[in-house]
Amino acid sequence: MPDHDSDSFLNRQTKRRRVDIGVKRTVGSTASSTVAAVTATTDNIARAKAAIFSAMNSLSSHSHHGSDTDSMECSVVQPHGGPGVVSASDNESKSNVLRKLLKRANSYEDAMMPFPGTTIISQLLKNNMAKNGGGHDRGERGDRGDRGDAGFPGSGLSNASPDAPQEDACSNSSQDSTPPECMSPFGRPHGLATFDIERLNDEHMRAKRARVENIIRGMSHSPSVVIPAASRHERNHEIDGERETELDCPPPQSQQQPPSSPRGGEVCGGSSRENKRKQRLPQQQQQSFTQLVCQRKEQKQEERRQLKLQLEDMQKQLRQLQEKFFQIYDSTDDSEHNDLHNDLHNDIGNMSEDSPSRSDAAADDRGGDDLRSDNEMSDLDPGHFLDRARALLQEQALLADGEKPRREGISRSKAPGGLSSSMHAEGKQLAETLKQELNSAMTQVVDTVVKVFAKPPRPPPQQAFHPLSIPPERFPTVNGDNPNFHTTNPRLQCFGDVIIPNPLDSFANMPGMPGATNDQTEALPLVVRKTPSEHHQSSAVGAQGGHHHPALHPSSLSASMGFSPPSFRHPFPLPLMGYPFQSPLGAPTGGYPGKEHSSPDSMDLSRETTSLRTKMTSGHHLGHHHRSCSPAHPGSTAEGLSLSLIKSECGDLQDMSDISPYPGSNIQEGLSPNHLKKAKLMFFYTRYPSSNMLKMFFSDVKFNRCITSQLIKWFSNFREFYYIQMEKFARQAINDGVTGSEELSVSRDCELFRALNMHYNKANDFEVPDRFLEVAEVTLREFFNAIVAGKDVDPSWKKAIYKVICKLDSEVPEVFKSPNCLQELLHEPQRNWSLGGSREEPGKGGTKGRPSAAITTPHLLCPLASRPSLPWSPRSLASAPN
DNA sequence: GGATTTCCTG
DNA sequence: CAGGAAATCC
Repeated sequence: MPDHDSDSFLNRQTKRRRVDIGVKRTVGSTASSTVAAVTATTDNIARAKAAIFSAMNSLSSHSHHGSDTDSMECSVVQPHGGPGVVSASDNESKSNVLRKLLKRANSYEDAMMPFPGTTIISQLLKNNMAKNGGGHDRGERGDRGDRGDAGFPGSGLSNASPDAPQEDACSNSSQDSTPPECMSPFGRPHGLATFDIERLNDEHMRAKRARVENIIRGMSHSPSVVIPAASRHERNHEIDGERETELDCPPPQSQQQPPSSPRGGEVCGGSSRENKRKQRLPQQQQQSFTQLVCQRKEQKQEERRQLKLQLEDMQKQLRQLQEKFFQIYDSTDDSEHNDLHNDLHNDIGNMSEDSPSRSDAAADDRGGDDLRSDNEMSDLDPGHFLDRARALLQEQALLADGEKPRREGISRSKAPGGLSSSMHAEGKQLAETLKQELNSAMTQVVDTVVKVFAKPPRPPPQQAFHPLSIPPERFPTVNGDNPNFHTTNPRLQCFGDVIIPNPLDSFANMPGMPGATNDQTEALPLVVRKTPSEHHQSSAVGAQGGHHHPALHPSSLSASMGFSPPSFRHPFPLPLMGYPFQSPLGAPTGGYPGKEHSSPDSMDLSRETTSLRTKMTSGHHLGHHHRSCSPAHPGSTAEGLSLSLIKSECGDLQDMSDISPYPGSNIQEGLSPNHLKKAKLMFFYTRYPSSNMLKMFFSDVKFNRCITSQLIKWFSNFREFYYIQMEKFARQAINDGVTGSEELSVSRDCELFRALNMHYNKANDFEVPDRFLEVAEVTLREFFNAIVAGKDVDPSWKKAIYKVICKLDSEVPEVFKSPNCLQELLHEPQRNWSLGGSREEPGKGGTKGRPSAAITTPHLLCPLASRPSLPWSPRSLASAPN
């Protein structure tokens, strides 16, 4: 492989890796490294713990994840380094954790890096080369001119004699048989040094560089110098800096080796030859070099030890932090089963132990408690995490505004234990409040869930989702702040990277809900997010009762309309919660359940993934992509259902597994037909949505560059069609003898509207807002005027019109932010029908064609009517642009 | 240079 | 509706 190719290849790799990290981070950066770790190692709890601790370290140290990840990668224990590499850390029991972590990271690195044997030397050589690049020795080594075009930094290098060209730094250092020896002095420390590059930075690196340069100078007397290494690394140094794993022991016969085959088998061949070459090494130099190596080795080990200690310290701190969390939330757990007073007592005691000066002994003493808590946590389902999240928020709320109560709590709680610290009293107070809240909340939740479960199985989903019926009052205005839409709830709170619905909101909503059926939707924040995994698990276990699921799990209702509930994000960073992932790698608990489901209801999600797959793989189909999965099934307003058949056809979703690192997440990786439909409906409101807006309104989609551009492209296509129609009808009007734009109007029964409606609202199950008609009218007149004025000769004559039209965007109703807005939008009319359409407006019945057209959708009209201030008025528009 | 948009093509 | 190219904007 030519270096050029490898270079680009590596760059691509690193780039991709960075992108991956970035993606992960978007989902949940706090747990991203942990996610990656746990995902990669399913069965080894110890390793997972190590990963967790590492993640926690990164959390506490505020180091960004990129560096953290790098640290893992760079801390790699080189696999070829042999057992000696890790021997240094055998003594300490805690180092096991570290070693496992390193090993795990190593496994990653192995997969990524074609060059397994990197040492710091290579890195430093690269660095030096970059600095001192020049071609001293070129003339001497004409035989390897292909690789020796840059001089080695050390002056002694020029002394290199051609008779021993194979010798290099590595072979010098290695005493027989030992790439390990070659690496162990440097490889590990280098890894740790790189780990700290972001923190320990230049000083450290400079020192190391100096040392290595010393080493190299020491070796420079040798007739067999490092030219191979130099040339080799010279070439390598073009490669991305991340290539620390670059082989630092270049093949001794390198001048015979085609430069294109530096990897792989060469390592073996090189090592065998090294042994021969080593014998030619002068003893003195070997010894002196060995001494040097030993010194450096010790230094490095010392550094490593210190770093390890630091690491352990940090781990310790984090564990303490973890325990604090446990202590706080143990009480809430216990509150469901134990006497309140006992809990309080325990809490107080725990809190007392939480004093900042708490010793490790205290932690050890409470080890039992922690263990229990851990076990409890292990058994908890996501719902508990939500509860805990709420508890935390509650706590925050109390801390924020509850000065007075807190004082009271202090005064009260102070007495019993003589615990003077206000924190203890605070904690007690918090515990009390939390318990109460949790008790009531849990009661309500349980009631709600029981209600839902107790319902008879609903008719097959072909029908509208009646249970989801929402009274029109829920759509007071377009901009109405409807807390019921959990996805749009402005009070969604972020805790770190974790989105937690405000517990107060959720709790407040629950009791007041009009009916159980409505409760379903609104209890979703509690119920829904927990169900997806259960849902899939249960359905995977038994195919029986597939049709029950929609009734049993409200989430599946929404899912059936292209709604995939926003990813359940664990209320706490998982490491803190000690929460074991639920089959992180295993059962696709939310990502692509399609195959595991035999029930017809499962198609909702599978359809999503199907379409997703369609989209993702569309690039590989030359011609008609996604046609097989085309969502366009005219006449099926419950369009999703017709797609159930597609599932089997589009079958294999496994190829998605490499794209989605978060199988448990319910954020979709791609856009579904329903998303397209939704986008089309949104087009009635906005022709030029910003990408931010799209992100807001497609909150159930995991946005990446591809998704974003696809959505943008959709709207671009919409506009294209829109403008084409406008131009067409404008010209038609001119041909028809229309003289003034005033004569043009767009009504619901005009042909233009019909064409547009057919395009964006094919099923005609959406009540096109009047405003769109106005915008269309303006657009049509713009086109008309422009054409009449002969502007259309100008190649960019439409741009002026675009400018006008882009200002006519109106706000998209909040309803569209709901991932399952399609049900709400499209099925609302039927409910209104049954409700009598009390809010129906005059002039509204204009929707043509379909029988349901007579059914109006008050909540969709209402926003238009009640919107207080429109960005523009038809009047001003009619005059302004022209 | 990347993002966005339009235009063109299939 | 997607892909690609070109233009445009920032």
